[in-house]
Amino acid sequence: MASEMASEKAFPDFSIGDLAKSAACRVETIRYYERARLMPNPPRTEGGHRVYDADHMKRLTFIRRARDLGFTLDQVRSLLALADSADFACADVKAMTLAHRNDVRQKLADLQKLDTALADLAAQCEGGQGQVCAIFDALFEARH
Amino acid sequence: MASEMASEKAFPDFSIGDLAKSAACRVETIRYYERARLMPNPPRTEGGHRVYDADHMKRLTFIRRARDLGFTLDQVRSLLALADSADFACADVKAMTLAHRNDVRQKLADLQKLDTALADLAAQCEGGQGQVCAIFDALFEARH
DNA sequence: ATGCACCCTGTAGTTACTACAGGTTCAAGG
DNA sequence: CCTTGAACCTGTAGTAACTACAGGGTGCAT
Repeated sequence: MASEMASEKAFPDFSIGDLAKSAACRVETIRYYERARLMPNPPRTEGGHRVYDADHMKRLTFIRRARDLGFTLDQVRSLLALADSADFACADVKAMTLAHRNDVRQKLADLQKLDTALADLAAQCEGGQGQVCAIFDALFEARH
Repeated sequence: MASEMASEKAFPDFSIGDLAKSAACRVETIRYYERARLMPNPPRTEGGHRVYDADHMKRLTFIRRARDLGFTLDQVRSLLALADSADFACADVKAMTLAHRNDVRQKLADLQKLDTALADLAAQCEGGQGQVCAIFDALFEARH
């Protein structure tokens, strides 16, 4: 209701539940993004229910995809700020992506070391029923 | 003081700061481990300062090394429970280590995928000064 | 006796959500 | 028109593993 001839968009509106379903996230997550200023305060119904449109849906999709790629919410905020700005440079986006990839590669290297260390530990261990355990010996040892 | 002939151990005592230094962690972390029941409540001085001995130091070393290997505090608790029990089986320790290694390998696989996805994204992007950006296009796209 | 590094407790902040509790609104069926 | 039940609302607290105070007390060396 309340739509005089002024606002006659042909776009359908969505409830928060619709958005959650389409982005495969929880309703609470969307409200969290709103508090965190990643999603805007949407218009409300008379009764106070949030009403979203297609732009909101695109924005949420963006956030979720960026999160899936391992960007932090802070990084997503920066990406969105770029996307919102009238004169962003594509080069900035690429730089952020590559910087993030460096972080990922660092984590990869760390995890590789971890995997090797765990494999070594397990290999030294007899695995019997006794109280002698190479893993414990290694863990109790002073470092280096 | 207060050491009548009863408790004449030749072992030196350590302050919480000494322990922190030797384990390369913060004083607060040790107090946190105490609250989390990973470290015992140590004896205190008259004035209330914690007093540690060599056993405490070994235990803290164990915890930190296990943490460095990526075990959660819950897993460390289990490992310590095994170490404390009179009749633990080395096989149990090995099983926990291998289970943890599986988690690590899963994370490695996930990160590998991430790295590939980020590399793909960056490769598609011209990186120019314009407002056209392949990365944004991909992120705003509906999923799948 | 005094200074200063260290220690004490307790609480709040971090990340990115998730999970309630306790109440209100919406849309459909009768 | 009324009722029912799903979905919505706000606000708060919990998760992991610490970290960072504030506001005070202790211990040791000079």
